[in-house]
Amino acid sequence: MIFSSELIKGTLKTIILKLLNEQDRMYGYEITQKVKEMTQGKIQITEGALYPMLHSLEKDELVTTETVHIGKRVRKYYSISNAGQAKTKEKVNEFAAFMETMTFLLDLKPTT
Amino acid sequence: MIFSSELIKGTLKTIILKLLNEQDRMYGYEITQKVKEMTQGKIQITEGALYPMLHSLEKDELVTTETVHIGKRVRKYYSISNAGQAKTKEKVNEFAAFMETMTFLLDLKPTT
DNA sequence: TTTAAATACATCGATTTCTTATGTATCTTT
DNA sequence: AAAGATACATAAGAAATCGATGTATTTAAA
Repeated sequence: MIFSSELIKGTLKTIILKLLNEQDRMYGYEITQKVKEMTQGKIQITEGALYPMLHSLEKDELVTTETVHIGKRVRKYYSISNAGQAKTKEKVNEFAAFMETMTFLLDLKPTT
Repeated sequence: MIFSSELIKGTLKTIILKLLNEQDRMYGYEITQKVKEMTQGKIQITEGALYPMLHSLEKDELVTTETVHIGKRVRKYYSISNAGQAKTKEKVNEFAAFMETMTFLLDLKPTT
């Protein structure tokens, strides 16, 4: 089972920031594989969504980048910035609160 | 605090279906007020998002409608259909699973 | 050995969904 | 009388994602 894309909409930035916040540095393809692995394939980030988002994070200075040459191949590493760390906290907290609200709204916990 | 719209993206259909699944029948404006009330203003459904979604649900035959005249004013009631009930279950279950996955991904529960 | 799959980046048109604004009209409260 | 709430609806524009396409290297399989 793969989560419908509409469900994942809006959480991509939070997911990427959180991963970069935990790891020293990661490159794009690595992020897609890590998320796929951690969710047992249930969340699959497409490249068409990933790269624009990474570029956007870079533009907003939430991440810094370094380009590394692996043999003849280029790899672009992303690291979280100080501002990015703060943003991660904010985003993760907001999502946690959102889940609480939705849990109540969708009646997913027995009412007391 | 109001949840950022990007966070709510993709959950509108689930929320509406769930509400209609619990209530006998509801009209559009009533849905916006109910959600606002239940979430203490944290989720506010705009009319520009609501009505197109209701029309889409009607087109997909997940809801049935009846138009009622209240004085000189028109009110359009929406009721869940059988297909809508099944869809509600599906959507709510999917969101519950999504929350579980996200909880793990965002490290919101202590790991054992 | 050659071909398919995986690795790794990137862009772009089309689509979907939502926002903001606009429009119409009635009812209620100040 | 006017403002705010009730109640519907549409429509242009913005934003995010999808799916496709493109380039190129490396590795595994047939």
